[in-house]
Amino acid sequence: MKNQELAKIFFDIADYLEIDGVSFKPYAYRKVALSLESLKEDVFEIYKNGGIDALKIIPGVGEGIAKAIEEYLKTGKIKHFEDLKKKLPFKVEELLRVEGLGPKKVKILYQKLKIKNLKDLEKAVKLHKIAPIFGFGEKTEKNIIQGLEFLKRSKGRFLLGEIMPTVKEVIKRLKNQKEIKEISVAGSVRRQKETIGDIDILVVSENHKKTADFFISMPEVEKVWAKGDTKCSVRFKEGFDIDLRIIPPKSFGSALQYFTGSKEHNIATRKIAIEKGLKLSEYGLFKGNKQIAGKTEDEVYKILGLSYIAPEMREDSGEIQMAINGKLPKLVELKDIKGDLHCHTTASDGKNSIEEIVKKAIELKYEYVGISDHTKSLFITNGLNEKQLLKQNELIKKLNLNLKDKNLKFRILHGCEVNILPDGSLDIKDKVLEKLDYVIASVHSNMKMNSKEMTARIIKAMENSNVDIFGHPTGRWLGNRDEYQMDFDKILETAKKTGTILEINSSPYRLDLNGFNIRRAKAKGVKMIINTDGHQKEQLELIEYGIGQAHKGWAERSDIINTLPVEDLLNYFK
DNA sequence: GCCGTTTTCGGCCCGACTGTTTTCAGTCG
Repeated sequence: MKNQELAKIFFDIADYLEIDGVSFKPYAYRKVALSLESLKEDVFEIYKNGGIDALKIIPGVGEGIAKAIEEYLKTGKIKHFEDLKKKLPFKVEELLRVEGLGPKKVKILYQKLKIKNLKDLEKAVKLHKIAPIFGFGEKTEKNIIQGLEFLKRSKGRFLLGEIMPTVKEVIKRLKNQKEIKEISVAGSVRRQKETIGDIDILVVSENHKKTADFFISMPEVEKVWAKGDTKCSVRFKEGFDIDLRIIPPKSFGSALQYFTGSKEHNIATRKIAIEKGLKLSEYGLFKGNKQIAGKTEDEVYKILGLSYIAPEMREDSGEIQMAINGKLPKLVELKDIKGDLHCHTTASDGKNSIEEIVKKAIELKYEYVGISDHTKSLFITNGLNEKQLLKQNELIKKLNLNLKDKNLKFRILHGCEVNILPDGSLDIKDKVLEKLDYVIASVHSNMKMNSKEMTARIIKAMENSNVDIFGHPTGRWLGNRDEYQMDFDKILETAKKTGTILEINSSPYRLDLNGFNIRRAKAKGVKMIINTDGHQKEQLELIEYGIGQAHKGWAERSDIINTLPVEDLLNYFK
């Protein structure tokens, strides 16, 4: 799809224009870039079917941008963009990633020192050339050095799953401070974005100074960026920044709404406020000088005429209109999940026995758990062959009888995670797969096939009547491997036709399907299942990340089949 | 450059903190 390419170009144009001192146009270009990023239809198809006029239906696209899109689709280039690059021949996006550098400073650095990219910038700071520039100074230079180090170390963003344990720990510590009366995480963490730039924590405190001192004195703090009465910002040794905001109680809801974002969602909600003759800021919702809401998020949304919008949905991608109409989906919740069907044991590459997994699942108040070890062609994981699978089947039958004897209403289901071979066949014989309660089929090899071959491979596997679930469907590994080349729309059509369930894999490195693809699947009426792919019993708790993606994808209970009681679930399988 | 229940022009979210140009521009969220 050309959508992402165009979005990137429009983001770049916005940056260039900003540096060039053009006002308001950057706003328009960013808006259209965001709109393209989340557009489900292929912009090329839209143009092919309806020309310029059809393009203008895309939010944020007017006459000028429609023509630019046409130009790009026809020639692969946009002259306006090429001209800007010639006029300002430096890597804007790269330089703007350095904390403390904005469009104005980047431009000055180019004009004074011919700095075009991060390498030039690094050279300049080593030679101490930044500080003497008019408007810069020692501290600015030092901040640039640290900004560069940060980029190198972290590439700027962290996985949600990597930082979540720290977030929970910091919140726990703050909660133990008796002057702190309310606390919540905000920002992209609260929205369950798959990667996180920094962490925002909001508190209500009866003693601002004490809270700020406690926060900046935590042992993990490596650098204090800012310390004020209402805001502190620190860098943790692990490499990410945490911001603390101290909020008056009457503004906690509006501040939480504001700092949760997304930026686009906030702009939209503030505009609604303006239309109603009100003003929305982090301090509250105001009519003239009088605050009329702000203590809770609920009341802010209510007075704006919106039903409460779950943080994960706040991306200005349709949720606001639905909230106005009272048509928001009733999202699936953690408590709806009745079991996890993707668990590995010591039989293949897991760390725990079936019994240990079962104990953990019972602790999580599940009604069932599914054992799904790897199969034979994945040697590295000690995958099971037909004979071993049948033996495991006997064992699980016995364990289920034991549970019954103990009067426990818990059921162990037996499945496997069978490999989809390059030709679309499976590495376990059908007559063995038939004996299992369910089968997950996944791609674990030859991941670089071209789109046509990969699509055919996966479709063939889904058409196998023993395959119930397609595991980690896009195959991505965050920060490491992109999605497979494939025609996902065709995959969805086949899933719908064959009744194959798509997995929402909760592993923080996968989050696959992600929110965006979950919305696509839901739109096509494809059912999904939230699993953990746990390789040790503690990992069954990772289900919360799958729930987060399900929320981002607007999934309801009826979209997710492991909310069903065990008999209904088994009926669902092919 | 886009957009419209103040619609074809005029507005486009709003405030805190920092560093430096010492009164405010730049950056960030």
